[in-house]
Amino acid sequence: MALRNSPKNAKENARERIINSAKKLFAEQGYQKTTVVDISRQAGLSEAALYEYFQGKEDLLLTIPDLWVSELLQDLDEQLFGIQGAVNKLRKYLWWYLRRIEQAPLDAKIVYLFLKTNANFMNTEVYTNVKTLYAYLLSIFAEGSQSGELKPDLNPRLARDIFVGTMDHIVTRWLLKDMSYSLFDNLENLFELMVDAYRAHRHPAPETAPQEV
Amino acid sequence: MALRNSPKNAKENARERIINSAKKLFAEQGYQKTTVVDISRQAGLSEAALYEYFQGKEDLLLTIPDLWVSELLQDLDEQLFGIQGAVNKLRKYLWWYLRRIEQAPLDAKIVYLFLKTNANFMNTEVYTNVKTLYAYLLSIFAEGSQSGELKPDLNPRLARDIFVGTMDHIVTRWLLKDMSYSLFDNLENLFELMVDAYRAHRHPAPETAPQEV
DNA sequence: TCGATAACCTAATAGCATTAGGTAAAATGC
DNA sequence: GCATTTTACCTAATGCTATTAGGTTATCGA
Repeated sequence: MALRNSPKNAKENARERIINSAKKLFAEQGYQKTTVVDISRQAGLSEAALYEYFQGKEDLLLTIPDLWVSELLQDLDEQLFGIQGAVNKLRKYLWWYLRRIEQAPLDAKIVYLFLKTNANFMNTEVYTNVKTLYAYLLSIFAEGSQSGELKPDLNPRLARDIFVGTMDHIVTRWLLKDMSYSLFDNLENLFELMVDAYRAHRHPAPETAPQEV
Repeated sequence: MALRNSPKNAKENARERIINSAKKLFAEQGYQKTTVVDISRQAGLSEAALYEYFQGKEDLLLTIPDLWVSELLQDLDEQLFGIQGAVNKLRKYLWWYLRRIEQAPLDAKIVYLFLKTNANFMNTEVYTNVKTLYAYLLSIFAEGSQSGELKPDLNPRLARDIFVGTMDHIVTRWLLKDMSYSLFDNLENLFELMVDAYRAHRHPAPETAPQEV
């Protein structure tokens, strides 16, 4: 029989148990189809107890990926530290991001499939953090532009749209297909293709290109 | 007072009214927050009547964009007919798609924000049609590859991932930001950037590129 | 004109999120 | 060491919402 938690640790213990249960169930059955009873049962509590820790089901959904995305943000600086050149940084960014997705598929599923479509997502801490995560790319593009490695007139926002769009697209597909293959299949080719949009041409076409039919 | 519909037209009338009401409410308040009563009220019916036309709320969600996406699919051939060259076709594709999105933002919102995250989406007619819509790009890329306009070794699937990912990304952002700006801002620049990933270089680099530090 | 059927309704039913109100163990103050 | 407060948790409502049962009235085909 379950012993009552001592007040000192209980709050953290129970809170974590609830989050983990919810994370698992949301990812498995979807947000709508998991009930609060399911979550609290799995966490070994009554429904009412859950409401001591969270304001409700939606609050849970909005809170779950908080920690994960914060960690991502912290890790990013670390990972890119000491890498030379815009293209190398972009490559590292892509591999790093996909590996983190692969390592935390439950969090990823919740963010990509349930959170982003929630009306309140834009008012979330997670949203701010994701934006910061993506904003990092802007400085990489600007740097590469300046150094001559990338096109001198590259618009960082448009470059980011392509990068993030492509990244999100392959992640979403992977999640919808139940993670049944490796995220890294063909990734090097995809990356090289995409980077060709950013790279300065080694032999640039003349300013006044011939007007063909 | 509302007159009872004559059986001949009623079925189609009521069905349409329900679809339109649901479309509007889903897009305005989200799927979860609109109730069946809301929908039937707006359509001028009782809840029970709604169940004569649809199996339930989820069925309604899955059915709404059916017509729209079918129309898209039919229109696509027409629109690309007679356009010469892969890049020109891609440009037309992008502009056409975004214009259709702009013209039917309610349908777009439902597909992008609510349908794609639904567990049953993959078993839907809409899913099949969307796949076909995107598959069209594969043949454009293959054609361009063959004709020499695009890279000879271009992988059509990867090219499509970049194209669709970027497209979906700007559409999703536009929808999340409540359609508060034009989808076509800066689109030409974005397109030109993206196409540089696909285009055959006019002055290709030598096979054995120098290994720099 | 008379069933039959279509279109629609009111009034349950049942599932689920959320809350009220309580209990008993642990912590705190003295 | 005892009284009091606080913490963690519970059972049992409450109220909203999707879905269904069963009925009613208008239209249609013969």
